[in-house]
Order: sequence, then C-alpha cells, then structure tokens
Amino acid sequence: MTLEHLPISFFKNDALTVAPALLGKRLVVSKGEVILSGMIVETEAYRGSDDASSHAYNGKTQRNSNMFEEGGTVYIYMIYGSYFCLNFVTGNKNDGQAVLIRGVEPLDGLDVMRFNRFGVFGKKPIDKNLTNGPGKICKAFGIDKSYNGESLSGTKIFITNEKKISKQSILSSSRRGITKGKEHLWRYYIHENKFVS
DNA sequence: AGGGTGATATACT
DNA sequence: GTATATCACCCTT
Repeated sequence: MTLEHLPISFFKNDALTVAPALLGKRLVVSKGEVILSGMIVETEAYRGSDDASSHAYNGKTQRNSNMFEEGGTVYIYMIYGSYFCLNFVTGNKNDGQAVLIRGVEPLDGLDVMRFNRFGVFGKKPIDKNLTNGPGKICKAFGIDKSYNGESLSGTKIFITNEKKISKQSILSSSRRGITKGKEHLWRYYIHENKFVS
C-alpha cells in the first residue's frame, strides 16, 4: 500500500475544489500496530461566512474553533449527542472552510471496523452499512474528539493517493440534512459506489 | 416515518 | 446559573 502523504498544499485550496478531489483518495488511521483504511467515496463542502449552513457561518465558537485553522487540519464535532463527524479543514487560516467525509469504502482492518461498529468479530461479507455515513465512519475507524485539531501531515491520521477517478463518475447533488440558507450542489460522490450514503 | 440522543449556542434570569 | 431550540445522524418500524 502507498504510504505517501498527500502534500498539505492539497488542502490549501477552496473547499469546492478539495471536496471532489478527495474522492478516490485513501483515508488512513494508524493505531500502533493496527492500520485502518478506506477509499473516500462521498464528501460535502462547507464554506465560511458566505455559507449559511456551515458551522463557521456565525464566526468562531468553542466547538468550531479548529475549523478556522489552516488547511490540512482535522475538525471533529459531535452531533445529536451520539456520533462524531470527520472533516478536513481547507483553505487558509481563518477561512472557516471544511470538507465533511460522508462515505468510505473499507480497505484495511475490516474485522476491527466491524467490531467497532457492532461489537462482534466475524468474517461476514462486507456490509455497506459499515461505513456509508459520517457517524458510521467515525465509529468504524475509532475516531473521536481526540482527533480534533490533528494535522494530516502526522502519522495518526492522513490521506494518500489511491486511485484516479474519472470525471464522468463524479456526481454532485445537494447536501444532506441541511435546513438553513440557500442550498448548493456541494455534495460529491462516486457514481454507483456501494458505500455512498 | 418516527424517535432516541446529549452536546452546543444563545437567550434569558 | 437555568431554559430552550437546534441540530452536517442512526436505527427500527
């Protein structure tokens, strides 16, 4: 497996550029001996002061402060009291932009993921239910608030090149779960991939 | 379709 | 300090 990090400069672009470009890249989470990884298949872009449904819209708060860090920083938040969501900050410091990871196709550590999600080991066939949603990904990968503020240039969590996705198989749609403001086609996903939510 | 879940921000005493 | 509304979700029917 390729272990070359994507350069941090990759994340210092607009969220609308980074979100589709992340499709087909590999998310790697390293826990000592155990490596968990998967291919990113669905993302959503969130911008700053011009995006009413972004956490950053009303400026910096205790929860979202890491969203105002420089591109290449990890932003984790808890939603509905139960689930964590994984985001990568994009652009420059104080932009308040990020990309939410919504769908991942598991590659390494499937048995551990299955245990994290359902509390059982086993060699059952890969279930799309494992990682087809932002909360599910964090549960499967064991990502919690302790990853908030980590840099993607480190070894705990990072992104590598996996596979080139042809432009035709990248589709976009409106974002999910959005109730505020004007909605845009800022959700990106790989056509007909099983792990899209 | 409907409910569980509790952290978070904001607006009040 | 308390109260209330609001969630970038998941699971079960």
